[in-house]
Amino acid sequence: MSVSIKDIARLSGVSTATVSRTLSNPELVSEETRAQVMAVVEAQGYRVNSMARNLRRQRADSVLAIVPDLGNPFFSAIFSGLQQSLMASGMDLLVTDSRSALEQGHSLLSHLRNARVDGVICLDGGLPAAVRTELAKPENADRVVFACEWFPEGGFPSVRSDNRAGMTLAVEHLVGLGHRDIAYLSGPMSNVLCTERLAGTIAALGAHGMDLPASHIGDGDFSLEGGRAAAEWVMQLTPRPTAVLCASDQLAIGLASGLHARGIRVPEDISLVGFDDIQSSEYVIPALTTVRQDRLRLGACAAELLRARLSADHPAADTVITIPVSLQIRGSTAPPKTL
Amino acid sequence: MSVSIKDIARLSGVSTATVSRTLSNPELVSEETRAQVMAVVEAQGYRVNSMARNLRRQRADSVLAIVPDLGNPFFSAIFSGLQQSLMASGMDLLVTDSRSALEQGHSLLSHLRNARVDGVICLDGGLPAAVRTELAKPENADRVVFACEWFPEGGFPSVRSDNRAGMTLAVEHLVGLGHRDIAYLSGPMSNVLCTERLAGTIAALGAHGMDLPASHIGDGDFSLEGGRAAAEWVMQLTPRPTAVLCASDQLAIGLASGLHARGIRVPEDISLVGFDDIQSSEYVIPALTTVRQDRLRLGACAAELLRARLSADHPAADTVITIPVSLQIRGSTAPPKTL
DNA sequence: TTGAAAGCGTTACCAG
DNA sequence: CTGGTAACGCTTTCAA
Repeated sequence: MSVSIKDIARLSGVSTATVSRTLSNPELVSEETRAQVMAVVEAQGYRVNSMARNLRRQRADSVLAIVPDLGNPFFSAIFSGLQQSLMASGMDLLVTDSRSALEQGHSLLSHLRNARVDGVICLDGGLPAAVRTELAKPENADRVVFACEWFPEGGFPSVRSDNRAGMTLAVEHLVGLGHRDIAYLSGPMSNVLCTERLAGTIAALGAHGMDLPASHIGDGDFSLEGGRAAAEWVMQLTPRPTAVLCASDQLAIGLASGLHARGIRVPEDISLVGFDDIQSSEYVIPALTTVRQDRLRLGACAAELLRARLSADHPAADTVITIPVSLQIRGSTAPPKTL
Repeated sequence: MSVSIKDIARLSGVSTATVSRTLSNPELVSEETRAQVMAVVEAQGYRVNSMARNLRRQRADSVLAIVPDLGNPFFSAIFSGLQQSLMASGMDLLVTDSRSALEQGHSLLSHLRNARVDGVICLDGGLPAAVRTELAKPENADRVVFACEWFPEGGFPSVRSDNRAGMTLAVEHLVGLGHRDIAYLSGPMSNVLCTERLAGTIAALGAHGMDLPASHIGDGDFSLEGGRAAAEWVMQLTPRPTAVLCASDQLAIGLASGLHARGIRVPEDISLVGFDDIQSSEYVIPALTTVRQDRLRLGACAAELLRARLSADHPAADTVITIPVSLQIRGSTAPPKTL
């Protein structure tokens, strides 16, 4: 077995209490003993056992991030932000995948009840009702924040992009280019981001006296494949819209692919706007005009918010931090073709 | 404070030992007491405290994945594979980012020394020498496996794609199409994947009596941006190669973008092949011909290998599991233009 | 089949 | 400033 605090105490001729202090509160120990103890610590390569420390201190120094699908590259930048912020305060990041956890019948919250993590950052607004009520219980609720997505019924602090403003930017851009016949490709309406972005779109169009008939709202399931499949839907719209606003970049990239296969050119025949500004959007052909979410910052803010919440006596339950978005204008949008 | 095993013991009129058995080794307890205890457990919503359990059992039930950059979406699918496999055996996945950890001066291995994790899955073959020697120490070495990348000097078990075979497939494909003038866009040569893939390319070309002059080896830094910048390099090659083999999809997508900006068409003017088969490769325009890595499986295998290693008495140090790759032929390759 | 008790490795309180 | 010692919550001998 590896060297413990007792060994260090024995070897340096002090009590375990003093060793512990030397390591955790050096200012409580005399210069002399401190040096003495540290020498032994170095020599033995001693490290505190975090499980013992955490058991004693009653905390885990780690948080769990719950995402719908770990395989979705959208989350990478958020993880990066989360991790950087957590690391700075000595916390660890655990990740789990709500989709496969639920499939395998694992409880998402066992870690919280287990005391294995101090808190949870939830990136999935679509958790089943059972989990929602479980989360809302008083012993859990104070240790949870949402990032990116959220529960429509509220009740938890959250960090999110300004989805409506993003859609307004996108609509303004298209309208500015002269588009009057705009369609909207959404993800599943059960997703809170989709309803939010749709609402933003409708409001922004309305501000220009335009409306969005049901026929012009498509569902692409938020995915590349769904976007590609939606090309069919665009084709059968008459007259064909001159622009399609997509609820995500994946949707837009998939749609571009589907339209390309049908001989429709972007942006000559139809303009496309995405949402997210994922890494590749700048490099696809044509480069995608899109609403940029600052995912790094979103992650960092979420970590920060959770930290604050965990250390607060009486944490506010309804904090909502909105991260600004910006429009990246690139090659996928152009003025509509004039016949 | 939350309910502990003592409470359950008291409430059900048995000892803590019996409660513990009921929960961990039900077969050691009589039907009767088991039911009795379980009833109280349910009623109180009791969950074992994993920190206490782990301290006692001397294990962490979790592993740490070290990636060079959490923000790189390439890793998402691997995480997914890792997590699914780990979850199935009740383990947790911690993630960290070697780049920012090193920048912030955090030790990557503290978790291992800390007993905070049982093992490490390392996805970064480029760790600094200090970390390498630390990892190689006997107390650590048995608890580490590599995935995707590895240390060229060996010494650790690893799971990797068949990089050379992948390049052979790609070369065969291009040669079969009639290409004779092929360039190779690499990532940094300090990266083991790059040297491996380059070697595979040279060997495969050699098998057809072709060689790869230094002028035809470019460095794109493995990134989208690097790929785009490499368009400049391709342009100044005379005669211009009819195909470029890229060491990653990101490189290929970036290069396609750069070439497009210069009026070079893919695949009409030049064919492009990638490596990885990232999610969007099938949807970019033109869809990218690429060597598919099964990243989900790679992750799952790595988790499996680590588990086996942790429970083995005398783990083999040099196991290398090679995951087969396959060629996805799509729109970015075509026969060379005949003048 | 069950219970008593000895840890697992720390930290923190209480004396001195 | 330091030492003794009681927790933290659980598992696992050892006896009964």
